[in-house]
Amino acid sequence: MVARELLGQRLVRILNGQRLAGIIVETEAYLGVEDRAAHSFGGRRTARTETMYCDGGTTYVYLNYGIHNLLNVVTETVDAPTAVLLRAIEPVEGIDVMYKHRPKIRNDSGLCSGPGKLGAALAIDRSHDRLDLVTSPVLFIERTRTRPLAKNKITATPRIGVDYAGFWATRPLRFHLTGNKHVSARSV
DNA sequence: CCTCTGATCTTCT
DNA sequence: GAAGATCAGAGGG
Repeated sequence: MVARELLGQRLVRILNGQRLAGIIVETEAYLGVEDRAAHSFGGRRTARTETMYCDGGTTYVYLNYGIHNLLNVVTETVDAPTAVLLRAIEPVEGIDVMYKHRPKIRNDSGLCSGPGKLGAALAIDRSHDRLDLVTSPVLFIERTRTRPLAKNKITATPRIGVDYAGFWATRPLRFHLTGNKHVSARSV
């Protein structure tokens, strides 16, 4: 599953010619039309969710709670609306700029440890919706490995903030690097 | 440590 | 008109 493959890879944002980058440490999978927690549940196809029906490697950015821009990666093929939400990264490049985007934060572990935080730190907004991560000059992912991670390096738990989704809220579709200090607060 | 709440606005009913 | 893939601060233990 792509949500696992993305862990440990490097997310790169180019802003004013400078690299802002971090290692992906936490993701959540949203599984298409069956998944009650996904925007595409039931085959819903609207102006917003249309992006989820794009080809794999496309970004899906939407505004959450009127405040936060959340970054997803579409993971399958055209018309298969599955995506992975990037929930946290461990900052490694351009950290000083990230702090400017998050003026109230004092330590690295609070910079990008949540989907809304990550969006703010990297200055991602809806202008970054529906970008091709393979060709985009401003947002892309660099491979840090090609082998799958060992199973004990990854912890899987239920997703966060989807209690309304019943059975789907109980499924272990949230993944993070075991023991990493930069995952979002509610971790196991 | 924990729980509660306001902020803020797009999207869909 | 209501809900929402969240965050940070306040208040209590």
